[in-house]
Amino acid sequence: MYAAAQPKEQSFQPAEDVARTQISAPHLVATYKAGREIYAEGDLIEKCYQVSTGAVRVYRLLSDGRRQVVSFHLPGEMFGFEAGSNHSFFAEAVTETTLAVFGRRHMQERSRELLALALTGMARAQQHLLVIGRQCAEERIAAFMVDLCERQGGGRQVRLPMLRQDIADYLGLTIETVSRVMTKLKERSVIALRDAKTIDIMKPDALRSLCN
Amino acid sequence: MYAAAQPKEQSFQPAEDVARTQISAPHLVATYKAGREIYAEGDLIEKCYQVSTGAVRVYRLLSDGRRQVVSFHLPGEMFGFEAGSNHSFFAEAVTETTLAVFGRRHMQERSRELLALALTGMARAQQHLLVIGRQCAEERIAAFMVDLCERQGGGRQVRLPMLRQDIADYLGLTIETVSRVMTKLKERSVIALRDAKTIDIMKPDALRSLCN
DNA sequence: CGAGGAATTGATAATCCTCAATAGCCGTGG
DNA sequence: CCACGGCTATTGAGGATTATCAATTCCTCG
Repeated sequence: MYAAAQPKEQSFQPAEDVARTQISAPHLVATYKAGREIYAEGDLIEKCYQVSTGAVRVYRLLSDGRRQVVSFHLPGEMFGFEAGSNHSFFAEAVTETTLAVFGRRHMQERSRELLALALTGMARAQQHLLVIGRQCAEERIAAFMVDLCERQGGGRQVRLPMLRQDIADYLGLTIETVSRVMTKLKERSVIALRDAKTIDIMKPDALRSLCN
Repeated sequence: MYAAAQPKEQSFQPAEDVARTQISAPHLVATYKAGREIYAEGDLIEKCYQVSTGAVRVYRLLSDGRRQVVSFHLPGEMFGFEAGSNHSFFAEAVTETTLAVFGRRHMQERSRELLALALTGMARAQQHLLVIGRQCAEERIAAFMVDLCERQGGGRQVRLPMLRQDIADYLGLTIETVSRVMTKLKERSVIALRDAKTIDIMKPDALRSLCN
């Protein structure tokens, strides 16, 4: 079900909120190269995961290839639990990624903690619905950057581990629109691009006010 | 917190899936007139609810008044549980609605069942993300009708208890677009409108294939 | 240094929104 | 019972945002 599993030492991020809480000892730690599948739509749900290093995208496909990225998961965050017995989504490593893997039994024993995680996941998805359903391209991208910034500790510098196509598929846009909006934000000096995957937030208040 | 609460007899729909499971004896039954608030953003989370008759919309607002309806709840379905201690959403009765109300203590005692409900809620929200993020107006409305149809038992006739504005805010569209798409589906005889709130699905397969 | 993928930029097109007017429905009250 | 008022829904015209297609440019990595 996963490639290159290598039991080894792990180090978790400090717990900051419920979504980052370690729920029980992991069975093992697995490493995935960029782009590798962690699970696929239809796979039996047997495990849940906590990102140790790297980043993960969870997404769904339409028959004609259109893709909706439902969530990204950064170090310390958990994913992999879903309703039913089979996955409805795909999960892939965005970059080289290390995961702590928890077995199904642990999940059943910890339904209480999982409830909080599931509720947090629902809240995230619903917040995301508002962004995609009712905000324009600029607002979506501002919201995305603010969200990533907060999940990375709130500093000025934000790392975008994912490709533009991932961002576009997460926000319901095209890569061209993502690129154009970022250029406009750069021209207004709201942000600066150190390189394509590293942005500096020059005007945090301006960025936040763009989110509405 | 709610208006016009009147303890009285209740009758639940037959349980069809986990989202329709009765989780414990209700504390009371409350009735709301169309448009009445059930809870507001910021309210303490103290209860959860099961629709007995009528329909409920759960939504969120942007500061400028834009609204995203996150979910509708039909008879038999539960809602009201969220992450954290305060509501992030508003809930209102769409039409005259009767609810079974469960107290916080029941929820804590039944975290197992609530986990399933939370996971189902997350799955619904994520499916909804795909619809809004990556499907065109016609696909969104087809998906909406198919979803409603299935939740109403799968017959040919579908009841739309909500206003066009509710549908638009649920699908990330405007009322005009909703109206135009429905007219087009009517012209193609995929559906027929008995009246504005009652549709007959004339070509179920065609409708389903429009969802992709 | 070269090759290939990723990102940006440009020109044009399509979808959906906005604004505006008309039509339909429902309940109230004469 | 019918007429009126108000809200809801539909339809139309024009415009804006975002998508599509195409061409560079930039980066990364071998």
